[in-house]
Amino acid sequence: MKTTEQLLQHCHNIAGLTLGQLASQLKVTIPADLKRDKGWVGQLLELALGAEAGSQALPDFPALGIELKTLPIDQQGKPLESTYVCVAPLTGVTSQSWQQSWICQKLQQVLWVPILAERQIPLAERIIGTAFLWQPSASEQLALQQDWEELMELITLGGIDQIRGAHGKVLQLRPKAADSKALTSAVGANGEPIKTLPRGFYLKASFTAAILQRQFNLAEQQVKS
DNA sequence: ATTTGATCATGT
DNA sequence: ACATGATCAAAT
Repeated sequence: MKTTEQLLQHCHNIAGLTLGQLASQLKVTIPADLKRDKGWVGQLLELALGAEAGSQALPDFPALGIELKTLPIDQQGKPLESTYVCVAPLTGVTSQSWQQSWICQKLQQVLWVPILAERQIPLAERIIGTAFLWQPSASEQLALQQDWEELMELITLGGIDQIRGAHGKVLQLRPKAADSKALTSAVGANGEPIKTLPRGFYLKASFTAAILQRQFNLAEQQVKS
């Protein structure tokens, strides 16, 4: 994939297809459900659109600085889930600024691919929506930064075990691990090294709902003009 | 163990 | 009904 234009054109070409149709074109086998293949939809779209980064800590399209995210929605266009962004660093990040953080860099340009994915719809029949490119507005950027600074302060001051999913307004910190027994290094209440459950940053569904709404309004205006 | 891709499933 | 906490797979 060479340019953003080509990437968006490619998205346009697959919009409206079912996941079954796309998988069949790519000769990918379709799991019965996502219980044991939670990342299958994301990986299918990476393959379809030519994302290169694999499981490296890089944007999906490094040359374009674009991150690809599928977003499960219902028929009203509302997100069905929060959106995972990246792992939260729990050590060695005192005095890192929001602008320097991996999460900020990842969110500078996101290619959202909505998928009509209500649980009652069989996986193969779920429909790919119209993808769009998003860059955070000034107010979105500020909201993210404020939540991030608050969460990072708690992490660096040893308050990680007080943080729960409900903490942030738009950004939340939740477990991101194989199971509840996984351990990674962090900072304890007295500054001592401790082991705790690995966490990740997630965008709350209300935040991605607002992004979708804005895009919907924009698309509507373009149709009318 | 860690990062990527996320959704599952239970508690509230 | 919804969000939080728990979990699954592959690549490295």
